[in-house]
Amino acid sequence: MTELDITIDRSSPIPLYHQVASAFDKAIREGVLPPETKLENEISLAKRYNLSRPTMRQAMDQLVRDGLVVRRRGVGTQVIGPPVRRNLRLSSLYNDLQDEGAAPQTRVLSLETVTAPEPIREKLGLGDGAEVYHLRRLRLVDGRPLALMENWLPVTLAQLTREDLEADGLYNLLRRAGVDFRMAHQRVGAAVADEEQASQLKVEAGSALVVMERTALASSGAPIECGRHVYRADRYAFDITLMN
Amino acid sequence: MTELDITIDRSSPIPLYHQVASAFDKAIREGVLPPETKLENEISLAKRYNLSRPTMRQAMDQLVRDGLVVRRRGVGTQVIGPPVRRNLRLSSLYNDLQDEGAAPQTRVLSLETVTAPEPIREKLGLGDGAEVYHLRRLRLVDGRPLALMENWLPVTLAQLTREDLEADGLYNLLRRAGVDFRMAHQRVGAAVADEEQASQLKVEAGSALVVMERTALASSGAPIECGRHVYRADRYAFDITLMN
DNA sequence: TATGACAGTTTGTCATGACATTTCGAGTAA
DNA sequence: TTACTCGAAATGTCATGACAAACTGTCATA
Repeated sequence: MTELDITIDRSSPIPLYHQVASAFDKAIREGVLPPETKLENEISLAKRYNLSRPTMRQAMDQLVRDGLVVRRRGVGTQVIGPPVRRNLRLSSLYNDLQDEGAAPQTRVLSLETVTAPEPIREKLGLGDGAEVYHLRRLRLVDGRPLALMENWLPVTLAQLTREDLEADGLYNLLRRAGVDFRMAHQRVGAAVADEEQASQLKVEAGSALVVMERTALASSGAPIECGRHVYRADRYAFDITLMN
Repeated sequence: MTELDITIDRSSPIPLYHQVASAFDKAIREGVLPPETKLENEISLAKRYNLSRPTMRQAMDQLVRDGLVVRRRGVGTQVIGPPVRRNLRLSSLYNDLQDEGAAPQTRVLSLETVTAPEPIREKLGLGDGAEVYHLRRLRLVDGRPLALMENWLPVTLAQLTREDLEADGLYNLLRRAGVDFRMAHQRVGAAVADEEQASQLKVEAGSALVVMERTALASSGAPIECGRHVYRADRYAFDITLMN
């Protein structure tokens, strides 16, 4: 039954419930509120921070959705541990690697504009003869190859250059160009490496590869970009946290 | 700007916001509300169904989280079309297959109680010498093998029999036994089939397999069950819908 | 001792009201 | 014609109040 010392800035443009949720989120991840800790009840908490109960509840709701606490009617709210891994995000490999302190490198194998082939046109909902970028990249970490990435996206979205692509991830570039992602459908499967993949990834032909196909969608639901990535199975896997 | 004919039962134990959300969910998935459709504003909707605005908002919030609609301040709420695939759920393969109309079968290869080996003890947070079920199953669909599944769980959780396991999925059995899941960590990767896996799954040795390792957690955050499943890559992949 | 009823605590649901912020289009002025 | 201003419309945020439902522990009773 630990209390938390939170300062709330009512003049801030950040919503109150978000300020509260962030503070608790931080405290839980940092261990200030260890697992099993029972929180005060909503009413007291609201009073403590001079908030209304709905606002306090909104903050708690977010913590529940993020999988940091559990609420049980008639019982109360409890911190659940161990510190959950962050959920799979719509950020792509580049950020994931950066976050882990690794030094990702990118080698652009090819970057060309082509008229979109049928399957791509369908995936991206494009008309006949639409122009798309077709790019193939090799991702290395610590100098060792990790993934082969192939992507397609409309040329109208952004101006892509080899230099930009070698300096930053595709998604970061697009985001900076004003493209706002909201969702992505992914399919994760497996395959064995063919001769070319094997030589690029420095593995033996017949080795296991993780295959990921992704279609990214804008907030309108319109497809923006699609791609197919293959990873060395001995160096990469997808972590997913499911909640119901 | 289509209106929806919803009947709301205020005497039902199902919360009002859930009734509304379900109705819209259904209508969107069935195409009654096609993509791009602009919904009425919250106030009118609330009035139309005799609800308060917060309740209506709560329903809309759920639709947003499920990725069915987008809301933009100052603009309104728009349908973004039925997700191509249902989101990956904490239900496991059995239900997924059932939902798709397939006829899953299970063959129990082995079911034994053993003292938990070290790595399992650690994964499940068990003490020294704890007893666990160790079960290996083969899942078939339409009579053809799809997956090899290996699971461990404390014997204290439920009473497992071969008959039960062949008749239903593990998770359904546990749920019926009163176990409540809340979360699961999954790791999806790839491997190539060894001799034994190949013969069980009726593929050639060296074929690609999708590997999934999962640890299921109770609402308290305590681990309940862990397992390692391998799927034929030519017949299975994981679909994931990401949102940010 | 064991069982069942009851009361207290806590979250879940719902209503009403108010103001803030963002977006977009219409109208106006240069 | 173009650019700017302003207001309408819609969602976002927050407060207050009330009752319902679920869980827990206690106390009385068989």
